[in-house]
Amino acid sequence: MSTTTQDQDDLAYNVFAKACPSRDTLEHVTGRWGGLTLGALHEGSLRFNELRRRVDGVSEKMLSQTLHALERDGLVHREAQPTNPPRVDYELTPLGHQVAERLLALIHCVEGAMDDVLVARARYDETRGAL
Amino acid sequence: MSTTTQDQDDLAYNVFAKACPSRDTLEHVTGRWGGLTLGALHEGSLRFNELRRRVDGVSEKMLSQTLHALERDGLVHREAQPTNPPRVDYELTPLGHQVAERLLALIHCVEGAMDDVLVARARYDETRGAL
DNA sequence: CAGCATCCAGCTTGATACTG
DNA sequence: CAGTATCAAGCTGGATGCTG
Repeated sequence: MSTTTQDQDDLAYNVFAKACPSRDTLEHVTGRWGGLTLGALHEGSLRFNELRRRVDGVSEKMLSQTLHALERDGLVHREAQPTNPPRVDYELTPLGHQVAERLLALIHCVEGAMDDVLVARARYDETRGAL
Repeated sequence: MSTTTQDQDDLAYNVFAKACPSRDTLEHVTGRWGGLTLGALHEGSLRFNELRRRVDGVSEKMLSQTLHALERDGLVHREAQPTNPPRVDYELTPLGHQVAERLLALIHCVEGAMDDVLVARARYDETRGAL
């Protein structure tokens, strides 16, 4: 496994490969709601509906689905208390924090670059938008 | 703009808000093909079809679309030479490199954690998969 | 409160064919 | 080579209604 590989990567897992499971996880993490969910949980554990309010625009279904995916991947821990009314807290696992930190770095990078992005968009639209 | 904000962020742009343009850019970056495209271009400029081979599974249409979005956001520079046959090179802008670096950090973090993720999945499926 | 099941509209995507 | 145009299919995601 050393002579025929592309120079992409030497790791055992390679997102660039279509069939690599890491691509799935990356999509859970970077997906529409995954990233925001991890970001919200990075500051501390939250209950289901708290999370729902925090992540502006997410539906019950999507949040539930996202949470399951992240829990399955071992990034989020679900703590259910058999009380009445039920109370369920979600929090990041250590692994989840690792990932969330990188993700937040990316998010802040993008947020910080938005002024430039907006300028670039305006220029692009001006040049090509007309045609 | 200091007393009424949620404690989410003090920045001008906030991905957590549904209507913030940064969410769009983040989605271009983390989207299904955006991330892989940025990752591929981070190592150097590539032509359209080189990119297509590099990003396993992307269709002509999706790559084209992705490239346009990234170019519009000012993350990718498109260099077309009016030769015959045509030759077009794509490369990251300085801003694109900034973003790509954070993204790669995330990708490598996820790739490196895949063993743990797979274990977590197995446990999850074992516990709940049966029901 | 926490969540699942279902239905359905609409957006995303991939195949295919065509252009410069 | 480097794309664009078009169309059908499939997945995504929201609304609703119900359970424990």
